[in-house]
Amino acid sequence: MRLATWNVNSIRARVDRIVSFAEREHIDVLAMQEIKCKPEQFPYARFEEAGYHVEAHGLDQWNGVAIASREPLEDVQYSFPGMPGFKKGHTGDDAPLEARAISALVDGVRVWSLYVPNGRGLDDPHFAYKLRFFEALRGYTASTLAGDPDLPLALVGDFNVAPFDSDNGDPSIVEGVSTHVSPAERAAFHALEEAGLQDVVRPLIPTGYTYWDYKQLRFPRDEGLRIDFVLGSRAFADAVAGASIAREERKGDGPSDHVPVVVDVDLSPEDDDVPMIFG
DNA sequence: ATGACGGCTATCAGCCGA
Repeated sequence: MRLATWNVNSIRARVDRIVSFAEREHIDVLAMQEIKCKPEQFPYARFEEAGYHVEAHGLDQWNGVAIASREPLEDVQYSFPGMPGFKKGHTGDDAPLEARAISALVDGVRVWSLYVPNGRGLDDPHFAYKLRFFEALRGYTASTLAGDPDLPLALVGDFNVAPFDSDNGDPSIVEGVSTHVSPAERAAFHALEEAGLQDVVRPLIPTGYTYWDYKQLRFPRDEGLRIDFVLGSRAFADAVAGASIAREERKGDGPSDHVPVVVDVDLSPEDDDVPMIFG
């Protein structure tokens, strides 16, 4: 299985680019974030013409997540158990959920397409929401893997945290001032690793960014952030055979500000069309 | 060249993003 995650920054604004990429790169499963539309506005036909099934979760023009897959998407779930909500004027429990998580079972893999809240500012209520979101993700992961330690589980998407100093090449993002690089956010991200997930791309691609701001020539200067990840359980991680960051997708006309992160996973030996040769 | 932000809508202004 070839799995990719991509914060597309509006599916309607660049559906041609996105479907072309998926076809050209032979992507089997494409997890998208920031589709910025409701399901009824999603350009399903373009994906179906290319041989993909799509499940989309969107409530308005903000956020929105989707998964496209060549194989059928089973047991689709919107939002993960314990996921917090957010709305100005609301506190904690009574806030409505946003469209930041969608999941499906594909070829036996439990895939989550996730768009972690931005945080907006270190003192903003959105920042506390971001930390609550991470803590709920950690809890979901821990309880899921406790019940099924061998589950191939993949949490993929825009985590909005640059976990290491080397993941931040944007001079406007400064520790102590900015979101994405604070100790609290980094600890919240690393807690997912303690819960049984690992970044399956990092060992294969130690450096490189996945996002560059549209402003200030950030891409030509290569002043980006590494904030898009594929986190996998042991069973998933053990099956990862390759990875790439599709930097070319930041070029040309009308790019997203994020690029796809791709992993090759070899989980289904029964799908091999070449017989095993023993001896 | 990878070139100075770009989506969205309650649209021509303001919000959001990282």
